[in-house]
Amino acid sequence: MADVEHYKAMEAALRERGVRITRQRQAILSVLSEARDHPDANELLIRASAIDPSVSLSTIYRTLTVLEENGVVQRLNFEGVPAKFETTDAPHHDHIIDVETGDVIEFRSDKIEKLQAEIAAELGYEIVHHRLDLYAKRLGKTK
Amino acid sequence: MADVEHYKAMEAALRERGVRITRQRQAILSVLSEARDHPDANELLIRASAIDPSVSLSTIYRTLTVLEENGVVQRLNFEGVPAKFETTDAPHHDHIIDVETGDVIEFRSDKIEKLQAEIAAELGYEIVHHRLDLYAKRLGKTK
DNA sequence: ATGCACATGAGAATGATTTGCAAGAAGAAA
DNA sequence: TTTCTTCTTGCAAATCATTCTCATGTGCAT
Repeated sequence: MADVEHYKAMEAALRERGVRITRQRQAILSVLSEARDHPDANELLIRASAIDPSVSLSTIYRTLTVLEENGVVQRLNFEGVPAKFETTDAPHHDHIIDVETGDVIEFRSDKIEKLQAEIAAELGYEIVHHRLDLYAKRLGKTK
Repeated sequence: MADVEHYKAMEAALRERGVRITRQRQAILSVLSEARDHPDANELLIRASAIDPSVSLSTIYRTLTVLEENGVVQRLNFEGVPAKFETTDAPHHDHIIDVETGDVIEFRSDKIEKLQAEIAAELGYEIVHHRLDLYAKRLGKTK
């Protein structure tokens, strides 16, 4: 598994910033490094429990907050569903949410990024972060 | 007040669609038609209560849902705060949220709209709706 | 190995939003 | 208008995701 590198990178980055690496944090980091989807807190609890049964939901949430504060994961607040999480190893991207299946597809557009910055600047603002979510359905599907 | 026209338009649109216009819905519609900001459910309760003290928070929420389903209002889910609402009389626009004050500024960019549609199409999707929120701070303000 | 600051588990608390239910009104029809 | 059916409302209790409290456990610098 090549996710090991990813795991190591995250752990190192955290240690660098003085974050303690506990048993449960290891489990959570491991799960995150292997995730190919965008799990929510509950799903992370299930997966992390398989590695370390002692992990509690409280810790999942607390750890997620710590990881987010340290730039290791990103919290995705889509409409009407519990927050999903993804690691920040991949470069910045936005999301398309399939309104029929709930699937999340990632995409990136420098043009849009640039336009956003321009618009904000025109209005006298500097973007701290943004969220661009496209709720869509597959083409050629009546239902 | 020119908001009366706006109020009438909303009520007519709702009647058209078979939505009953109750006393409390009148109060809520009236408040919405006059709002120049983006009030949340609680704020709407306060304002609507001034017109009709019998309005309850449950009704605010239920009505808001009905209005949204009928295309009269839009629900804005910004991060970490209760949902805000705005009427849909103005043309589509996105939002800049001042991270320091919580202020909401509206803007519109056809270029971005077009790019979004193109990107979605390339990936085989058709946009149902989208959300573009720019969390930003005023330029030239260290804090 | 030690100690202290920080992390954890369990469950209670929170806050926004929704819901069940009995009572009250829209509004189409008579 | 009066009636009747159906939709609404207020109230309080219920949900749901997320956070917090607190007593106990544990990284990790020394």
